[in-house]
Amino acid sequence: MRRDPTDGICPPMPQSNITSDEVVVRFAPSPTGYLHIGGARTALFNWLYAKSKGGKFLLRIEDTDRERNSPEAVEAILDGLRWLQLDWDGEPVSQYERADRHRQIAMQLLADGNAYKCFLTQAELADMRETAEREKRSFRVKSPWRDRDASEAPADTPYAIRLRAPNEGETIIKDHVQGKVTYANKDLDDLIILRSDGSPTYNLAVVVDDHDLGITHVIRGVDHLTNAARQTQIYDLMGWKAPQWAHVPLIHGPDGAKLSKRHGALGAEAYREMGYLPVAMRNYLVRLGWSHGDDEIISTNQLIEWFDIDAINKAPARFDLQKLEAINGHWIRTSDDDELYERINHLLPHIPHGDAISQAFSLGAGMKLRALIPAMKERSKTLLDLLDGAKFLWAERPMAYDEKANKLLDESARAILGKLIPSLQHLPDWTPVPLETAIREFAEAEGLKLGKVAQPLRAALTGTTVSPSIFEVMAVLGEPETLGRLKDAAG
RNA sequence: GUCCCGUUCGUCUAGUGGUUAGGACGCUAGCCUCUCACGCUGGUAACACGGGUUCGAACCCCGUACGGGACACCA
Repeated sequence: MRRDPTDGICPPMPQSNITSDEVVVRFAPSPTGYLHIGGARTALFNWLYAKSKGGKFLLRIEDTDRERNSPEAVEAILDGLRWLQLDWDGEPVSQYERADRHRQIAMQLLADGNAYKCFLTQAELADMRETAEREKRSFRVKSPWRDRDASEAPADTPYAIRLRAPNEGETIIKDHVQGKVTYANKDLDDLIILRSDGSPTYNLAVVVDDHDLGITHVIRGVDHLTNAARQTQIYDLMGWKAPQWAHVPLIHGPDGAKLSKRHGALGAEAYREMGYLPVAMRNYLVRLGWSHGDDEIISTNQLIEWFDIDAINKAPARFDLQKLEAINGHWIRTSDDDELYERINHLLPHIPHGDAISQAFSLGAGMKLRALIPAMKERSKTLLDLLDGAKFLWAERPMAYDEKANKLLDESARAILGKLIPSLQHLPDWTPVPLETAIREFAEAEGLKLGKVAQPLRAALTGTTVSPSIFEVMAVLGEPETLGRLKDAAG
């Protein structure tokens, strides 16, 4: 597939000096569904940061929750990333497969006295929670086992392992987006790092994996901000260096509330099927919370050159489909014709009536569409728009007229077409210029404004009142089909 | 409820003590024109509120309101 020349993947990079340490970031989705729009932006931010720093962009699948995970979801996420052209380094890491390593660290924490066995049962926990609620206190687990010896526990009782987090002082997050955020340690409870069934929990797994993978910057949604505090405690207790943080705001729906499906919380593949271009998605998504002066249309090369996590806003942005469309329209207009044609062909299997269109393509409509792309891309916001606006190319006679076309083709309009036909019949060359000349001469001879001829022509040929230049339409349609449709209309 | 974070045109944003508060999308008037788009030229519309600090606040401080996020043996 051809690539837009302004949209290359390997830009000249302003190498940023000082640190010799390579930047390593990761995108760590949990495979419970498709790659939604917020995840796509998080991935994009990570990818851009890695590219801009000449670092690595890793993928880690957080699949420790066996119940909610599926291989299909993993594939959907990878597929979405591939479509967006966010290529990752190396093989995706499965968090689940690293469980032994996580357990090993949990045991080390335990051995060092930085964690303890907690024999609290689910029922006891529920009780504590209820009491707290009744007394209108905030609930924080205070496990009695923090200071009790495990030998006091009844034999054969299952236990979880909790982190012995500091009770006093503060845990401070220095965040590239959120600034300095301080949590009082008393507000953070002793989190469970190993469940009673021996499986590691998320916060432990994340820390161990990020450490082992050499992650230098964690860029993720703000919904993880408090996790950053808890994870910091684990780093501290392990004597590991915590990564740099960047917690980006969430994307909201048009009403300011959480993004819901009807608002655009769709999977990446849904946008592909609506006819959006990856370059446009990247352009739009990055501008949700990040900007570079007044620049609106930004090629991926420029993005890589300009992107910086320190410039990300803290306030959440609302998803606006109209702006996405506008940006997509721009990228369609400036895209290479062959690339667009290629993308449309790849799109067909995934859209309604795509098979029929595909078949029509192989019977000749494909070449016609390809010929009309330069004209069509000027007036399309999405690839679906483009396809829809060109569907008259593979329509079969007699044409179905839409309401406006039908109204336009009144008796006098049909009469005009009837008169026009002869002057089209012996053209030396069925191309736009001679066609235009012939039609303009006809209009002049008849004392008609060009529009009086062009609009009925358009209605007769396309069945609608909207299309590219009618002369181009005639040329692409070809002489026999054009005259046939005109005769149908003239009656 | 507790803890964190936020608030500039309808939306995305620029702006870091002195600006006619800028751009983009949208909407709108017009130009171009065979229609629709594109393009071009205009218009519309914002510093949440209240106190400070200062000669001077969108920018600094405090409070209020509103919004968001986090409070699991989920991730």
